[in-house]
Amino acid sequence: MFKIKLEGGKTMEVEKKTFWHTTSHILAQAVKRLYPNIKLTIGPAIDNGFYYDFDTDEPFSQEMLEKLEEEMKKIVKEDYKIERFVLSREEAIKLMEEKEEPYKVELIKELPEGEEISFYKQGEFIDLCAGPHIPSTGSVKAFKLLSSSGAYWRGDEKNKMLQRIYGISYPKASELEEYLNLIEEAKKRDHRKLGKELELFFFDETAPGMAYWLPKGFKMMNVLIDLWRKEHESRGYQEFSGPQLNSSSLWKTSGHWDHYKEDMFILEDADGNEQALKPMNCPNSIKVYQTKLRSYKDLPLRFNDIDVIHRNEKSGQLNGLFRVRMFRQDDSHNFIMESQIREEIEDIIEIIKKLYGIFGLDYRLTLSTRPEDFMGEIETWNRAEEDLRGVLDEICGKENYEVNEGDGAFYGPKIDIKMKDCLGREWQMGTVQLDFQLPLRFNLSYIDKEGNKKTPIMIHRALFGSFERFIGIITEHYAGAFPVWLAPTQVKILPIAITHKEYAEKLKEQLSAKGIRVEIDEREEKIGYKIREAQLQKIPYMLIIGDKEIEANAVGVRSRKEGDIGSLSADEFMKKLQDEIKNYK
RNA sequence: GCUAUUAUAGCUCAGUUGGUAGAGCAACUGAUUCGUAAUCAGUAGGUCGGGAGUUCGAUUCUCCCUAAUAGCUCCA
Repeated sequence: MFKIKLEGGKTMEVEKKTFWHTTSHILAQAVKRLYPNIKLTIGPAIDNGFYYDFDTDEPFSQEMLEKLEEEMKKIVKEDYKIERFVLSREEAIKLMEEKEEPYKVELIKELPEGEEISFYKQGEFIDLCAGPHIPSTGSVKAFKLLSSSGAYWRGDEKNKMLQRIYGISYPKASELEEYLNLIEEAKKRDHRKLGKELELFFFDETAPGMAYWLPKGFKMMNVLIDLWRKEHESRGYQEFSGPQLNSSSLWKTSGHWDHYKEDMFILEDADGNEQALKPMNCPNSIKVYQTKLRSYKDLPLRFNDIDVIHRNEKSGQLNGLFRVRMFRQDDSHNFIMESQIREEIEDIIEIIKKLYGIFGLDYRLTLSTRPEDFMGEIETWNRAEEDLRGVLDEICGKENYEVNEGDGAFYGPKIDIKMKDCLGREWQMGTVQLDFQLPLRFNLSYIDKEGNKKTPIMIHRALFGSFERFIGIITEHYAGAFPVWLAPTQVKILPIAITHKEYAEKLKEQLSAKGIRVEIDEREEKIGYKIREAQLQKIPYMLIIGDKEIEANAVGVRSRKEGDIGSLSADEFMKKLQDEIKNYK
C-alpha cells in the first residue's frame, strides 16, 4: 500500500497497483500531448510498476522518454482530478471513434454484453478503463520511465508490434531512489557478472547459448553432481548414459518430430540419413527400459542421467545460464505401475525438499492439471491428479503450492518448481511430470502378477531443472559467496613472507590430502593485498601464515564473513572445516 | 524470431563534430620481505566485433552479418 496526501492534509492508503495504473494514464496523456497521432492501446500496472503500449511507427528513443517525463511532471503539477464516467456501448464507441482510437473501439466491441463501460478523465485526457484510480494526478510525486521495447498487440506474434514503455512511480522521491538503488544492488548479484568475476564460466561468440565451464565453475558443477548422485543412489536410482544423436525415426516415434522439431538441431550422417541431437533424454531412457522383459517386481525402475542435451532456442530467448542451447538436466525417468504414483511422487518430493533445503532456497511449487487437449483416459488423469494433490497437501501443506488448472502437458499432469532471479524474473527449475502417452507410443510393457502385459506409467523428473540454470540461480542466491561445501576454492593459504612458504606448502598438502580444495598465494605481495584479492574472490577461509603460526604450529584463520577469527591449530581448523562441509554450511 | 540499444586492451570504461586511440585494474620486469581489504617504479598490451560502401582518408557516416543486453513472443 502507498500513503498519499489529499487536499486539506488528509492522507489516504491506496493499492500500489492503483497508483501505478494512474501513472500509466499520466504517461498516456503526455504521449497524446506531444505526439497526437500515436494510438493508445492498453496500459496496466504490473508487479513492479506499469507499462503502456502505443501504436506508433517511430519507436520511443531515450530523448523522447526524457521529453515525456518532462510533460508528465507538468501533468502532475497541474494536479487534475481523476473522474470516472460510464457510457453506453454506442456512446463509448462513438467517443473513441471521434478521438480516432481504433484499438479502444476494438476493445469496447469485445466487452461482454451488460458490462459497464467506464472511462476516466483527467484534464483533457480520456481513457477507456475499468479503474480504479487515485483521486488526482498530483499525488504521483516521483516516477521514472525505465525502458521501451516492442510488444505484440494482445501478446500475439502474428499481430502488429506496438511500442511499450515501462515505468515505476512512488508517492515520494526518496522511495523512488530507494527502489532504483535496490535494482542497482540486485544487478551486482547477476550470475553473468559474477560468473566472469569469479571465473566460473564464459560464453563465446562462436557458440551462442553454450557455456564454457572454467575450472572453478566446473568444480562446482561436479560438487553438485556428487550431491545429486549421493541422494539418488541410495534411493534406488540407476545412472546410465546414452547417445547424443538419434535418427529421426526415434523422434518420430516419440512425437518430438511433430511437436518439437523447430527446437532441435538436425543434421545428416555420412550416409545422408537424418539425425537429431537429443533435446531431452526420455526416448533413450525408454531404450534402456526395453533392453529386458520387465516384471511388476522390477518396478519402480528409475533410470537417471546427466547427459548433455541440445535445444535450438531462438537467439532472442538466450539468457546467461538461465536459457541455453546446451545443458545437463539432472534427469530421471521412473517407470511405475499406476498404483505406485502416490508413493513415487512422495519420494520425489522428499528429495526436492532435502536438496532445496540444503541451499535454503525460496521456491514456488505449482501443480498443473488436465488441459483441454489431453490424451488418455480421464479416469487415469483424475486418479493421478488426486495422488499429486494428496502428496502436496501432506508434504508441503495445502497453502504452500498453487494449482494451475488446465496447464498440464497433454500427456499428463505435472508439478513444477519455480524461482525468481535477481531481477525478479521467474524461471522454471525442477519439474515432475507424469506421462501416460510415451509408454504407449513405444509400446512399453511389464508382466503383471497374472502374467498379463501391462503398460507402465512414466515419470519425467528433473529436480534442479538443469545444472546450468541451477548454478545461475544459486550464484545469485549467494551473491557469489558460496558456502564452504560448495565453494570452488574453500581455503586460500596466504604466507606473509618468503620464509613462510615452506610451512604453507606443507599445510596445503595436508589439507589437499583430506579432500579440501585449497590454493596458496605465493606471490611476493603484502598480506593486505593478498587478503583483499581472496576476499574479492569470495573464498570462505584464508589462512594467514607468519612466524607466530609456524612457532605455534597453528594457522591464522580469517573468515570471509567475520574477518580475523584468531589462531587455531591445524587440526582444530581441519575439524571445523570438515564439520561445516559435512553439514552443508 | 520480433522491437530497441550496445560491441574500443585480459577486465571496467573514456574518446575521436572523419586525420588509424587513452585511463584504472590485471599481466610482465625491477626494487621492497612486509601481520589482516590495494607498496613503489618501469614495460608491454588494441586491424576500435566481422564484411562491404561513401571519402584523399573510416574506430567515427551508410548498409549487411555476428554476438550481447532489455522487453515481446516461445519453452514436451
